[in-house]
Amino acid sequence: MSASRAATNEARCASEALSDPDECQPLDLKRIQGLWRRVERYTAGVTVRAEGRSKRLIVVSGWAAEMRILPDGRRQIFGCGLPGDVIDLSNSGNLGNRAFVALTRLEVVDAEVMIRSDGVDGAQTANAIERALRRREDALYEQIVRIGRLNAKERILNLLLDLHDRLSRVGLVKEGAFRVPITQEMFADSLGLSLVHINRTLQQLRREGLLDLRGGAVTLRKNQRLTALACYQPASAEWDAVRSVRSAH
Amino acid sequence: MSASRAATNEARCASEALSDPDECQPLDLKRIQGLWRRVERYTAGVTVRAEGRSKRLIVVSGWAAEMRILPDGRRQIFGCGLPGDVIDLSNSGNLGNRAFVALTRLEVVDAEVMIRSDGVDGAQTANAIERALRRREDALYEQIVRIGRLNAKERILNLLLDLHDRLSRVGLVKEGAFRVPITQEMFADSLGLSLVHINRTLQQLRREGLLDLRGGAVTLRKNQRLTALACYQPASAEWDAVRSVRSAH
DNA sequence: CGAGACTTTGACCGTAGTCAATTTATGTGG
DNA sequence: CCACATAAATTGACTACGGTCAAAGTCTCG
Repeated sequence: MSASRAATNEARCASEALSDPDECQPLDLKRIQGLWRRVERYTAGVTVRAEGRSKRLIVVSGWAAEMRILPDGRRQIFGCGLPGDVIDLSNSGNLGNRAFVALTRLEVVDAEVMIRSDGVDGAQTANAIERALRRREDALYEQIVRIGRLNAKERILNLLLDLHDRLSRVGLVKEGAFRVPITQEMFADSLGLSLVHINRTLQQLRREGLLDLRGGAVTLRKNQRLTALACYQPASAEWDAVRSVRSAH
Repeated sequence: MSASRAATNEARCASEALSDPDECQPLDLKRIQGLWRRVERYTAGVTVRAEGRSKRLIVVSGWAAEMRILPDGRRQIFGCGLPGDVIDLSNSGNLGNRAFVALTRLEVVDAEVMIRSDGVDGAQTANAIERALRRREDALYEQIVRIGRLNAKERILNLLLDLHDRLSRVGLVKEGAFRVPITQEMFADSLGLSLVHINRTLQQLRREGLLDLRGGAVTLRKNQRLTALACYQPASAEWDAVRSVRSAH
C-alpha cells in the first residue's frame, strides 16, 4: 500500500469519527486530503509534544495513549486516542503531569489548521471538535467507574466494548474484529490491574467464549451475557442517588 | 447566625476560590452579595437539576458530589464540588448518566448570571470560571490515578491532601483542620474501596499519627512521610513514558 | 428513651498481586 | 532462511490486600 493511498484511508477515518451519527455532517474529505502536508507523524513510543502549534490535535490514524508515571515507576493510562479523537495537550494544570505517547505509527493534524482550512464549514468543524472534546471527558468518567467499581472481568469487557464502539464509528471494525495494538501490560496499567491478572482473566474470558483474541485482533461475542457482564450500559444515576446520601452531616 | 450574615461569609468563599493565587483578581464581593436573590439552595441529599437556567453553577457554600449508581446498586463518586468549584450539568453525553447531589446544605449561583452581573469584569469572571472548569477536569485525572494505582492508605491520604489544599484556598482550613461532611461509606464509594476497609485504614492512619479525625473535622500531620505516602506530588510523566511503551505493534 | 444512621470490630474468604521461570512471538543481522 | 536477542504472553506457587457477612457499639436527634 502506497503512502498516498494510506493517507486517503486514514483521512476517511478521521472524517467519520468527527461526525456524529445523528445530527452532523461528515467533514469534507477533499479538505482533509488538502491538509496532507500538515500531517504530523510519530513513531511508536514517542511522546507527542506541544511545540510550535496549537495544543489540540486530531488523530488521523494510529493509536495514542495518555498516561502518567508515578515517581516509583507505577504507571496509569488514562485513555486511548483513536482516529477521530482529540488530543488536548493543554495539560498544564497545576496538578502533576500527563503525556500522550504514540502506541503505533501515529498521524495527527492540528485542530486549528483543520478549522481554518475548512472555509465555509469552519464552524461545523469546530463543532465537531467540541463534541470530540466532550467525548474525551466522558471517557474519563467511564474510566473512573471501570477502575473504581468493576472487577477484573468487567473492566476488561467494558474497555473492549468501548474500544469496539469507538473503532466501529470510524470503520475500523471488520466482521466484528478489530486490532488492538496494546500489550497486556498496557491493559494492566489502564485498568488498574497487574499484568499477570490481565493475562489470566483474558484466558478465562476466552474459555467462556466471550471473546476471541488472536494476532492482535479481538472479536467480541456480543450477546446479552457479555454486555451484562461488562456493565456497559450505565444506568441512570439519579434513581437512588438520593436514597444513599441521606443526611450528610 | 442570621441568614444574611451567612450569605456574606459564603460569598467570600466563592470569591476566593475563583481567584487563582498567581495572576487573577478576586471577584468583587459586593457583586456577589448583589446576587443574593439569585442563590439557589439545596438540602443534603437532593439532586441538583439543570432546569430553567444555564447548566453551569458556582458553589457558594456547602459540598456536592458527582456520582453514578450502577444498575446493581454499586455507586461511584467522581468528585466533590467545594465552594468556588463549578458544577457542570451538561452531562448529556452519550455514555451513561451522572448526577450532582448535595452533601450538605448547598448554595449555588448560575455561572451565566454571575458573569452578566459582573459588568466591567465580566471577562475576568468568565476566565475564572474557565479555570475552575479546567481544575475540575484535572481532578478527574487525579481521581483515576488514585483508584487505579494507589493502595488504600495512599488513596485516603491523597484524597485528604487534595481536599485540604482546595479548602485551604477558600479559607476553610483553620489551624490545619477542616470539616469533611463525608461518611465513610462515601469515602469508600469515592476511592473504590469497601466501607469496612476504609474504616480500618483510617484507624491505622490515626494510630500512625498521620492524621487526626474527630467530630467530622480532619487534621493532617503534614510532613514528608505523609506526602510521600500519599503520592501527592505527581511526578513528571514524560521521563520514562517512552521506555515503557517500546514497540507497540 | 428509642430509632436510624454511622462507626467499629471479628472471623473468614477471595480477588488480585508478587515472584520467578518458561514458552511463544517478533525482529534483526548474518 | 536461520540464529540469536528481545519483547510478550503464559504458567505455577504463594502471598496479601481488600471484600463480605454479621454483630455490636456510638452518636444524633426527635
